[in-house]
Amino acid sequence: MARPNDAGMEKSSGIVGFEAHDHTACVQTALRSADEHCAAKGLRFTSVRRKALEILLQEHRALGAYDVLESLHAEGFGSQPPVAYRAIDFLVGNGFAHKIEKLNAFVACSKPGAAHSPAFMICRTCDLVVEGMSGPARSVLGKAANEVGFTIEKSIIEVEGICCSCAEQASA
Amino acid sequence: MARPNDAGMEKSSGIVGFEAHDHTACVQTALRSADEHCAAKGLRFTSVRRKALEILLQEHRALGAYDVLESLHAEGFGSQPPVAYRAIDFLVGNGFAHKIEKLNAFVACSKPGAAHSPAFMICRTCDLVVEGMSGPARSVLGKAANEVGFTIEKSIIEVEGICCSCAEQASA
DNA sequence: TAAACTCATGTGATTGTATAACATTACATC
DNA sequence: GATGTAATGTTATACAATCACATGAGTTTA
Repeated sequence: MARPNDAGMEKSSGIVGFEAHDHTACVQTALRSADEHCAAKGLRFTSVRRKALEILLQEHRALGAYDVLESLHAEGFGSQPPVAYRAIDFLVGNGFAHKIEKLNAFVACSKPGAAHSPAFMICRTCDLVVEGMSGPARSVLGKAANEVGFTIEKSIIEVEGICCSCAEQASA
Repeated sequence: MARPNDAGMEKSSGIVGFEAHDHTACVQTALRSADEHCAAKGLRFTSVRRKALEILLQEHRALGAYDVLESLHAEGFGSQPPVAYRAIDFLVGNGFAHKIEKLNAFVACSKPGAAHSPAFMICRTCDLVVEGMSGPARSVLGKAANEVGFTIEKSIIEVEGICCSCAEQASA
């Protein structure tokens, strides 16, 4: 379960992901922000749902639903698939997590609140998933779609490749 | 099995998909082009593989591997999943078909030969999948990725929404 | 031509991903 | 405390993908 950027580091930057950062704080902040958001919107942020988010937040990688299920079960929740899928559906539906279609797996959102339509970079070596920028790409796509009369409702933009730290290691 | 644009129509345009076209010719052309390509590259375009492509070409929609398997079996081929997956792998590997990650399903390529890295528009009403332009979007993504030191190897660009003819029907 | 090799096809079994269907429980409201 | 709704739990099953191994078709080489 090697997390590239383990807890206890200091640096932070605009993009969360391919760089060291204080992961414990990262998790706590995200959880608190979800608490607030749910309170404000009258959503029931129940214990399974919160725990599921916490599990996803532990990693800046995508976890399969069954991984989440296993962890939830270990924490005393039910053991059957719907337990995980329902919690995940809630998180995805409310923008706290995203599905990575390429991996059939899920990541915690790293920009909760931000108007959502993310793009993802997936490192095929270390499995890190970084959420970014989809705005520019979307506008390009939107224009092209317009020309054939297609109305975009949801965009899936995922790129796979090698992150900077894996590239460094490889060349070293 | 309602195909929006059934055989016997005439119109044709740059983009295959949300418009009527001569589907029989469309299929035949694609198959012949695959024949040639395989001959040129020394690939073994065996009967299962050819049949699988033909099956995918029947529809401008994405078919699940098990749909393909069922059709293949009906044509006298084996009945087990690997039969379909192997044929599909060959087609995808050689650019004759693409996987639509959002649907865990496969479509025949509508621009065989063209340097590949497609983008897809998926109509959530009629299930039609149209292959298009990814160049511009990719270059935008590439620039953004560059800034964080990420090297893109493969891009997945799929947008979901409503195609023009479904939109018309809805408003009618 | 036969042996050896390679790749393709076929099968059964298994793993992983996701949902349907239905019973039960917790919570809010009146 | 009765009622309605949302959340949780379970079993069972559908759909997606791969493993492992046997057989067969086609070459290539001796």
